Amino acid sequence: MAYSLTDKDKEGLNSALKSKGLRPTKQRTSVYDVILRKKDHPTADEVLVRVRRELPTISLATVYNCLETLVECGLVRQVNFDRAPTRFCPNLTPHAHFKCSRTGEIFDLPMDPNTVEHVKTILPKGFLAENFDLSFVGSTNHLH
Amino acid sequence: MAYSLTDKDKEGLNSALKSKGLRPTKQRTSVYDVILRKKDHPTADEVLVRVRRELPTISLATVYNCLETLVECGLVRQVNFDRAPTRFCPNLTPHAHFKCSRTGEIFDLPMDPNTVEHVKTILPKGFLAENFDLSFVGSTNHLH
DNA sequence: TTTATAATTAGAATAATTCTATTTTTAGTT
DNA sequence: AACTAAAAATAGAATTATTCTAATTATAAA
Repeated sequence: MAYSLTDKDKEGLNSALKSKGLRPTKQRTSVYDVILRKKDHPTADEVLVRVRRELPTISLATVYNCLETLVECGLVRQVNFDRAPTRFCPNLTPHAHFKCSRTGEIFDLPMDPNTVEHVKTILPKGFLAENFDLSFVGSTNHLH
Repeated sequence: MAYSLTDKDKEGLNSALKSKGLRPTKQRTSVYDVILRKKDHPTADEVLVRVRRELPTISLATVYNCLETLVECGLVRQVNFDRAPTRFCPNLTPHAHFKCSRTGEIFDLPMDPNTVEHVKTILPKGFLAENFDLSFVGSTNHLH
């Protein structure tokens, strides 16, 4: 199997799985591989198509299972927009999302630590955030 | 029909519809009514149940149509959380959402104008946001 | 009133996701 | 290396969420 996962990424996956008592299967490795290889925001269906190039018999249910596992391990994030299927994002650095309403394209917008802290100041006492999601919808002037 | 819509709200709805060339029907009025009456975050199914107390024959398709119209008119917002059905929110003041991962309850968290401006500073040149959505997931210490 | 158009309706269709029951794989033991 | 218990993958059915279609009804303007 011709994975493009670096040793470092593979090690990261294996240790994240192990720390949760989960096993590193070829399906999980391959799903993680395609998510890292192309840094866009695929749906589960798109992940299925890409993974099948390596594992032609993998099922959609397994893709969902693997993605869910990767999310639980903190290696992948879910991205939600109005009335649209869930998308998956391998970018773990603090960032927001921007969806162009003309083209549907989704962009990552980096967030500096200062902004992250500022955003969290709106949490009242007694609210403990595990994570947050900041998503813009709008239009882009030029090509990116 | 026993609407609790204030004259002001009803007027707001009618003028918003008129400005888009849309008609004020009893279905649209009733959907807007239930959305305003109970300030929570119902799904389309929950809206259907509530509206049927006034209009027993309204269909789910019409509820979706009405909600979509209200969103287009800027009178209602959509709220998205991971792998969950769309919820609808009548709070038009700047605010974020917080979902308690234990109870599933959703809270509005007010955002001051300063924070709103700060958040928008992460938009690169050429990105024009029509709206944005800030959603937290976490846990709450005490009851609210 | 009439009329053109918009909106509602029921139900079918589609899309997204989850579930179920079975088979296969894994990792740890003999 | 074979054995075994538990975990994971699988196919396909089931469920849920949302949209579409074609027919009917309501609206607003002439």
